[in-house]
Amino acid sequence: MPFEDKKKSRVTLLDVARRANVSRATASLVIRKSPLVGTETRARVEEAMRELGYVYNMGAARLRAERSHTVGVIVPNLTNPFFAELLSGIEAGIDSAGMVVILANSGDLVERQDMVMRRMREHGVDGVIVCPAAGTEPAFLHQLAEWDLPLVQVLRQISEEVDYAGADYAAGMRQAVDYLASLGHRTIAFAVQGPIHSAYRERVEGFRDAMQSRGLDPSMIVRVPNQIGEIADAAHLLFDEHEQPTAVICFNDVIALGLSAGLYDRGLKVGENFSLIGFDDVTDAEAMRPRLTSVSTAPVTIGANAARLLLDRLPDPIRPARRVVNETVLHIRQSCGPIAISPDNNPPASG
Amino acid sequence: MPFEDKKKSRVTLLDVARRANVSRATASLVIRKSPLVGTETRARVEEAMRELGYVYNMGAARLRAERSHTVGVIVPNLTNPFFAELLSGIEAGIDSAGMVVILANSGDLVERQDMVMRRMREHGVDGVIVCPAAGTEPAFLHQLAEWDLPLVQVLRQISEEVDYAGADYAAGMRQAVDYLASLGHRTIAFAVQGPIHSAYRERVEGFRDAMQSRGLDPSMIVRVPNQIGEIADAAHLLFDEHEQPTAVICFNDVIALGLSAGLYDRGLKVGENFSLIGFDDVTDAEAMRPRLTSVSTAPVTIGANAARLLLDRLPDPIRPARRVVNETVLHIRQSCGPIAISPDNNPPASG
DNA sequence: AAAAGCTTTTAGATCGATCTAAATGGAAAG
DNA sequence: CTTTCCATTTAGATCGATCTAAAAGCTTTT
Repeated sequence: MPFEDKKKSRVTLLDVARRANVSRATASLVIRKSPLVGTETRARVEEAMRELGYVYNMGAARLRAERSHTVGVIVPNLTNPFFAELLSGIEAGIDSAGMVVILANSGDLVERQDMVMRRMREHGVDGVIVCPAAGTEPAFLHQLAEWDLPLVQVLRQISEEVDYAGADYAAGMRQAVDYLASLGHRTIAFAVQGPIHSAYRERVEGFRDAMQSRGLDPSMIVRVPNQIGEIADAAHLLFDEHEQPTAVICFNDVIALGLSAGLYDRGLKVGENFSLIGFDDVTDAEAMRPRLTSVSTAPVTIGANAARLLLDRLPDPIRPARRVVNETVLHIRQSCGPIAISPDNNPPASG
Repeated sequence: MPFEDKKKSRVTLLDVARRANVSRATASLVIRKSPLVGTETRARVEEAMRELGYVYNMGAARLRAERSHTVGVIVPNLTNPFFAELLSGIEAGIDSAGMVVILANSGDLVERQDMVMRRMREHGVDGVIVCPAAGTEPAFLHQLAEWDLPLVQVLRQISEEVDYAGADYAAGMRQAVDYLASLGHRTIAFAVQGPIHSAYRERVEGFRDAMQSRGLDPSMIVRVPNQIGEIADAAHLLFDEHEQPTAVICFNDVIALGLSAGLYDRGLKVGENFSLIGFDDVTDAEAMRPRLTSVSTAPVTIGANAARLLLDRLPDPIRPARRVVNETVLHIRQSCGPIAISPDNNPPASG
């Protein structure tokens, strides 16, 4: 490995050009794979680049060319495996376009979101994929669009005028309710959690609509704690209500996991005398016992869709906003059973 | 909000300077919070910046100042919640220093790792935090150091000459073995998974040493599948051996979760007639039933440590390599029990 | 042989900040 | 009143690429 002179700070395009006996401009064309340069010249320049160990300087290029090959991604929470999978899908899509992801965590706080968004602009990202923090105003997104910053909202939709990638949560809820109803359940609870945002509302409204359209009471909506360890201990909330539910739909799989433990603690047998449905179908669902029936929202796919939307928008900032809404799929496993086989569960004051 | 002229592409420092009746140089000093500028001037410039909606251009600054305020982070896998938590810790640390994270996924493949590392260099990151892909050569890291790229290895250590943040896996293994031994277990299996790397070897050797130092047979090491859904079905592997184990230590919590399901399928009662210990103590451990006893490696903390190491190294590239090795903590919950109460488990061909 | 038409190459300006070294202005010292 | 000193301010070069518009070499046509 021939290191010419290690002292000299950095190999620049000019060094390469001199080595190959061409001008800076020609060397630049070679890098950008322009068809203008001759075959022999191209080979000579590439050879020189290799010999000198040249590394392209994006920073310099961006300054002139006004493109940074950089995409900002803002998520409310990294610890949640759901967002980790989403991020994984986004990263793969962005990466395959030869761009890189600048990551930031908003903590689901609008002030922090303002802050990281500013930082992204300072770093000159070509576009941003954001899962908006709860409480984000449409004006916030509009202003970004105003500033000509290509933008995609993911999972939560704040504005109709901005690209959106998500899943059809309402349809997912209907699948869950229909399935439980087909098993004979009539008193179904909905366990919810976390801050209020569009995805939250879509799920709640989806639940209400699905229940009402079957003539069932949609009012049994129970809020559980955010910490997974505490959810189990909150299972009793389900039974504090006037009527006793025979099944519960969970806002996400984390709740399902927690409640499953809490129901176990109360001596209920999930899948036998009580039914449980999760939402999102993260990979752990397969490993629970009984295996968790869950509505799959495919976060990796949503992430890939968001990346696609952004990449499509970059060349053409004025195209109308698009929405890519993923179908949900009900994965039936073992955590639900027909109501008939467990009549001992329903009476108000038995056992 | 007074938009002077929306057509003009971008508000630059020169615009700000003109508005405030100072030179570009002075405006630049204000931005960088230099103590050289007078109070009244500073106020005037800041006012002008606000009025014009000025956004700092990192790209331009970096070109001249040779600092990008950017850190590369390379992980082998984003879907795994363990890495997601690690990333969360790194991001928080880097963010609090006013820098941003450029994220890449190596897929645990050295070729991809080469590729993303090159990309990071092109983007001019100030440093890189990497969890090296399995099979990474020390020479790879040394070359990066040679190129004056500040570097921190996290979770897996390839080279002694490069900063490292991780956990004391061997000690964690000893804690697990000691605990099981104190409960009377003598035939203990170790369920492992995934590619071979330093963290893998540390855990295996830690297991072997701990077993041997207690006069126990350390050879019962069983490889299980990588997909969580398949782990449960692989539980039988534990009992295909010559001797029947009464306890199993898992390489990570995902395996523990999977095996727990598989053991359940076989009619074994974890915590009563079979003992199970996880490793890493991700948040779900609390929600399993029985609650999973696990060796905590605190990935968020490791991430924070890695960020700290890198931030400390930036100002001083020649300081000797440091190692920050986190203590592990055994979180005792319910998945282990004394061997005495379950004598019916051991006989080779019982009911 | 000159003109026209290609293809390939290039000089020099430019992007928006930072850096260096020097200029400016006012107060204190001689 | 000049000189020195200190605190501020500034002009102009610079970082490493890209862009524009034109030049230089080739054929091919007239």
